[in-house]
Amino acid sequence: MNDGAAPLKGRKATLSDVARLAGVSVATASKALNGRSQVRAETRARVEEAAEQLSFSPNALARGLLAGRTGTVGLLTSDLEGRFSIPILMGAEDAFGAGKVAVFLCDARGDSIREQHHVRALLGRRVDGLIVVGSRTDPRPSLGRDLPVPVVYVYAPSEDPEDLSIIVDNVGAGRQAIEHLISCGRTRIAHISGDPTYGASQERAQGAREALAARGLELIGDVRFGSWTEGWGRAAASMLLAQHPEVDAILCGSDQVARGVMDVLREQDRKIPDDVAVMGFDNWEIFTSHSRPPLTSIDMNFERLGRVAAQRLFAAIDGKPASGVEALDTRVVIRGSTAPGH
Amino acid sequence: MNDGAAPLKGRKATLSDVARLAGVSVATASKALNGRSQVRAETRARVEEAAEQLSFSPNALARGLLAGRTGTVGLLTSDLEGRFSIPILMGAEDAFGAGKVAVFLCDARGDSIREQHHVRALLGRRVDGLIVVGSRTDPRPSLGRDLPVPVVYVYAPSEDPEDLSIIVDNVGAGRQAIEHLISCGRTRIAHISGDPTYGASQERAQGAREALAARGLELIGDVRFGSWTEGWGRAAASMLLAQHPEVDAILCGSDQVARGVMDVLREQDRKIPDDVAVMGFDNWEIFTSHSRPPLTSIDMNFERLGRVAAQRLFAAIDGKPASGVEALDTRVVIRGSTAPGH
DNA sequence: CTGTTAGCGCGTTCAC
DNA sequence: GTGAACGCGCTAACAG
Repeated sequence: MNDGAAPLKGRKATLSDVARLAGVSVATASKALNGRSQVRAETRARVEEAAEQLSFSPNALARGLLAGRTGTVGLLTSDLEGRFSIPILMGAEDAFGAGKVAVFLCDARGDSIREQHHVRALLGRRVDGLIVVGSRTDPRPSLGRDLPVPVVYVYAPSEDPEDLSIIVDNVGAGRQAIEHLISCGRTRIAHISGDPTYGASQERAQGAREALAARGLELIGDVRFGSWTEGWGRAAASMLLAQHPEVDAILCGSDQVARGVMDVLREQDRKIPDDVAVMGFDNWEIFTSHSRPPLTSIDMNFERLGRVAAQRLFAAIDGKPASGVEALDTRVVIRGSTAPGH
Repeated sequence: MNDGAAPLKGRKATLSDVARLAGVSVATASKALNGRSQVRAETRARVEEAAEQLSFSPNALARGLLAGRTGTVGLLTSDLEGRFSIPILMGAEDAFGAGKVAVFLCDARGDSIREQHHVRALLGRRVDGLIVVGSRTDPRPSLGRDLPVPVVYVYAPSEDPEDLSIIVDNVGAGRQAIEHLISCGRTRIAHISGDPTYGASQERAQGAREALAARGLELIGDVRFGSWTEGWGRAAASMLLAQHPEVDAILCGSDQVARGVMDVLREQDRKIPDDVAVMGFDNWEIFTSHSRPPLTSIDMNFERLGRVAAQRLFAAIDGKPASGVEALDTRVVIRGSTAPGH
């Protein structure tokens, strides 16, 4: 209907429009705009002015058709909250550098059919590579080996060791947490975790036990698994305090669990951190910064995860593929729940 | 370096590969795969089988080059948390229908330079349209009238009335909230809000006053503005209870503020909702579902916002543009903080 | 019904 | 230095 007679100003200028306005051929215009040296400075200036005047932006499609690369990568996520995807996306954008690469974000909502569908859509748009972000740390099915572009798995590794996966070192995270609590002078440490079917909770617990064992210590009572909720944190803390009133630190499986734990401590008049120190995992600002006191937590460095994934993907696109699992370390963010005054 | 010698299986099958394998011309193959009627069933089957065998996926770039449309829209956001963008993205994907349209998500991080940059990147990739999501409800600068594609502004309206904006009816939201509290039998209602420089807080307050006035009531004390944090909720609640112990309901500017308010109420042994009912805005699950009791809140219907935006954008792409501001209504989600047993 | 031709917008040889 | 010609993968016209 409105194809030819488009009245809009900025319709879409093509390279030949620019060339015509500058009085040169399309080839010359192309060279001029792409900074090739085979063109006189004066001519180049004329072309550039014409391009500016028409607010010309090169058609990346046509360019990609020719070059085989589109300067576009797909980011496939299953993370409804955007808790992981957004920081990872930002890290990836940073690593790719402004303007060079654009990122397609698709949310599969944990549905493998939808995921297959998005993969096809992205491949059809000729993305140069794929980043797959999982919502839990357990291995997930591979997209397959016969894809026409490189794939990097992030947070959730691929089940196929031939794929490249970038994950968080959750065992190390558990170790880090305990080491921090010990360096705060705590020795009677309990661990209230989340859903036991998550690899993350098992790994963090393992790291915690290792770090304690290295000092000849062990956890007060067993690890208490439950769910990743404040409600579980409250319930578990009540039981813990009844059974082991001597506890002087509680490591929590997530910041949300920690919030529940802190509520119970306050209600039972245990001072945080003087009587009992509390720590969480994930460093989710909305939970850690506004609690009383602010919550010490282990940050998963999602932005860095995204940056590294982008770098690896870039290398693979350039013909330097990698495989295996690369685990990145975490970072303790100290706040008032373990260190007074922070 | 690895251009010609790509060893990967699924490199990239082109339509002519399919045609050759099926023993037909590319044109016939195209017709067969696109379901045109001008092809014999047997031939079609042969082509489809060949396409399957080569796991052929049509090059959307080449197709878009010809059609002028790419089946791609850009979603430009400034929302670092993904709190709005993700649900809006999901709504848009739903409305566009699976497979027809893909969505590019770019995060401008509130930086207008980065935003301009992303706009150019998206336009260069020939998106068919743009959805711009703001992080607050105040009007934002227009992207300009001379863009080659339609634009729909979501949540934050454009300053230019010629643009089309889809927003949340925050005045109505404030009214809804008060009406719910009144229907729960409350009459001595206070309002603890967030940052007063946000349009949302002013509008919600206005709606609240209107609904009260309609019943011949008014707020207990002035609206208490502060920040969108639990900390402010705690501070404001303490002051409120000291000055107006008779209060029987507190409407909070956000779920986070409400969490702070509820903490103080519990510490002062005011039963929720029996003594004091509490409500929030935004219906942010992680806050509303796990508080004690679960928090009644006003849901902003972000998915619907995304769906409507996608529909309007689709219409505009089809040559049926619209302009002005379209306000969508909100929805009360009732939980235990206002209705016992919920 | 099927094949041939042309062209979408661009970059890259080559000749001039 | 500059321009004409070709091709990337695909679809819309026509021919056959």
